[in-house]
Amino acid sequence: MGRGSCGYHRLVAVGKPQTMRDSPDPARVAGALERWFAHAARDLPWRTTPRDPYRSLVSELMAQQTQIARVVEKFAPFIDRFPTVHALAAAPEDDVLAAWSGLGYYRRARLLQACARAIVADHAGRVPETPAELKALPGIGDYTAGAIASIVFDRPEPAVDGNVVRVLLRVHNADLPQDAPSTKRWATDHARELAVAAESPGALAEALMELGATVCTPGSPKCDACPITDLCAARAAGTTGTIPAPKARTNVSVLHCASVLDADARGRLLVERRPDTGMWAGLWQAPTLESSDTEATAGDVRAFVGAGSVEIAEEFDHKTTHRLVRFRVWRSSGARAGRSRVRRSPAQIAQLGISNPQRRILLGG
DNA sequence: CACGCGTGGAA
DNA sequence: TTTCCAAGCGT
Repeated sequence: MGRGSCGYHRLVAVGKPQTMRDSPDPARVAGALERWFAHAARDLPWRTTPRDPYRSLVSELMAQQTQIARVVEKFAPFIDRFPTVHALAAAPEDDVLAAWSGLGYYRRARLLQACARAIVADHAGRVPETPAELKALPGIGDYTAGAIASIVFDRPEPAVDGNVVRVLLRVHNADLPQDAPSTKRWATDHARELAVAAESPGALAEALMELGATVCTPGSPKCDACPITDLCAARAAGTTGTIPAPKARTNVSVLHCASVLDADARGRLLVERRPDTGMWAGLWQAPTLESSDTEATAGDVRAFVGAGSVEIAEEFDHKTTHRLVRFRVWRSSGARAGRSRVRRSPAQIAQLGISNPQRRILLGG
C-alpha cells in the first residue's frame, strides 16, 4: 500500500506517524482485524466452515436490530423446524411466526419466508451472490446484502451495521451524527476500503462487527483489548467517550389493551388473529380491545365478547421502544366463538405465533 | 425521508 | 430504577 498515494488521507495527516493520522492505512486496519478475529471469534451456531448460505440468511434476518444472544436462543430450533430454504418456502406462515415468537420485529419472519419463496422461485433455490440480486429479495437491505455477499461468498463488499458505524467513527475520530444517512454513506465508503484491502473480505466483515459488539462497545470501549488501538484516531485523541454522540431519544406513547380470558369447560381459550399490519402483525392473542386514550370499562368488555359477566384478573405494563402498552386482563365466561374468534387448548396456543405479553396472558408468566 | 416496528441485557 | 439501544428494513 503506497503511503502517500491513497486519496482518503487527509493532507494534514500525510507524513505523520501512523498513530497521529486521522485515517489509518486500511490494509493495516484490515490485517489487524483479520488476525484478531482468527482467534477471538465467538463460536456461533451459523459460523460453519464454510459458511452455509441458508443458515447465514436466517441468522442475518434474525440479527437485524437484535442482539446476538437473543438470536442464538432461537436459531437452532428454527433451523430444526425449517432445515432448508425449500422447507421454509413451503411452510405455513403460522408455523414461521410461531418459530419467531419472542424474537420481536415479527415482520422479519414473513419477509424471511417471502425471501425464501423468491429464492426458490427465481434463483433455483440458491441464495444469490451479488448485492444487487440480494437487495432485490424481501427483507434484505444494504447491510444484509453486503453481509451475505462478503461473509458467505467472500466478495469485497461493505456490510455496515450499527457496530461498524461506531467502530469507523472512532477509528477515524469523526464526530458525525451516528444515525444520519450521510454518516451511513461515509461509513460504507470506509468499510468498502477495508473490504478491498482485506485478505478475506468475509472475515473482515465479521471482525468489524465482532469488534463493535464485544470490544468497541457504545458505553465504555475496552481499548486495552482492541487489536487496532494503535491505529485508532479517537484513542489517540482521547475522544472514545464522546464519539459517537448519543442517538436522539424517541417519544413513548401509551396504549391501553383490555384482553379477555374466556375458558370453556375443557379449558380451551378464545383467541383471535391480529391484523396483517402494525404492532404484532399476524400474531394470535386473547380477544383484545385497544385504545390510545381511555381504558375499556367492564361494560365495554362485556359487549366486546358477548359475555354476561367479567372481572379483572391481572394488570401489567409491557414496554417497547416507542410504546408503553398497559394491559388489563379480564376473565369472562360464556363468550361466543365466531368467524374470527376460535377456541384453542393451551397446547395448541403454544404452537401459534404470539407476542410475549400474550404468552404471559394466555399461557402464564 | 422519518417513522414504525419487540425484546431484554447492560450500565 | 431508569435509560439506552442492538448484525435494519420497508414504506
